[in-house]
Amino acid sequence: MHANDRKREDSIPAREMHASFFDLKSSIESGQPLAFHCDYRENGKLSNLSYATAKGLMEMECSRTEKATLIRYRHFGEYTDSSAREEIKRRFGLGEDMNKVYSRINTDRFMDDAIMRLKGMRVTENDPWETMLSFIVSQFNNIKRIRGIVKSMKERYGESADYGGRAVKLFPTYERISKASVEELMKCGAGFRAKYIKCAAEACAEGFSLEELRRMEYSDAREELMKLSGIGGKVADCILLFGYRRLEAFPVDVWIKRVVEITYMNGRKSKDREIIEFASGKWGDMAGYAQQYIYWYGRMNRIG
DNA sequence: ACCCAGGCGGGCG
DNA sequence: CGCCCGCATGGG
Repeated sequence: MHANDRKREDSIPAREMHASFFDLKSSIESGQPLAFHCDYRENGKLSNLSYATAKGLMEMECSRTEKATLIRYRHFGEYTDSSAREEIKRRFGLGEDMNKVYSRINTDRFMDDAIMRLKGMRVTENDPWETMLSFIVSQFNNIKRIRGIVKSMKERYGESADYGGRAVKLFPTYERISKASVEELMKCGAGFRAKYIKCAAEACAEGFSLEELRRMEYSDAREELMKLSGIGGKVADCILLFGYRRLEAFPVDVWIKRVVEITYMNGRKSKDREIIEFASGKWGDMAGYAQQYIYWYGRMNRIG
């Protein structure tokens, strides 16, 4: 593909759709898996995202209008206008009625502030394997380095593809990762997590069914995930929330723990189990949404 | 230098 | 069971 083709494709008019309560910036930056893999840019009121899947490449640009967010998108590869549109809707949970979500999780002053401040932040839905790898990498780690490690694995193990003149690297498959050695995986910066990554990839390659989990009860799926070495309760909940959109999952990390203890437990140290039960009782099947707002609002304001 | 990061497995009492 | 420790690595 050369300059001419590139020019021609860029002249394809972008499709448009509107969404209310949708903020791409916070949805991308709030530590969800999309942020770990995609190319995201921001300038002023515009934010751009491009991401590749096995089916093709998506480019979107968001801008705020008075009452909603305008999403302009182009697609390459196998996507059609309607499948691209559905892909965006699904990945960003745009089918969710945020008035309903907010009325369910706006239980107190703290949540009211968090919602006010982060209005439009969505829980995203990501590929289960991408989510699994990303959150195995996340343990005892920070977001910046998680992105670096995932990116490095993508460069090293991801297949190359060409969608309409755009050369992209796809997210590495579990088959590919399962064949890598632990030493090699360490070279991506994975550190002590390399053995867990290999173990999970091998399990998936040998029949651990990520699709099966979709049909299981939340608690059964969680238990199943935790059978894999390197996946504990927190990572399992992240996989279920961000990979399967199980909105009842409430991942408890160090930030959530601190913020919840300060805000709701009167500063008392609590066990993860207690925090999960508290959240589940308070926000029920929307606990995952509450979690994302508590997490990112807590971090934005350095609470804890 | 020291501390922390979207935790987890293993070992010990 | 619950508790405590080490763990790769890089940035503040």
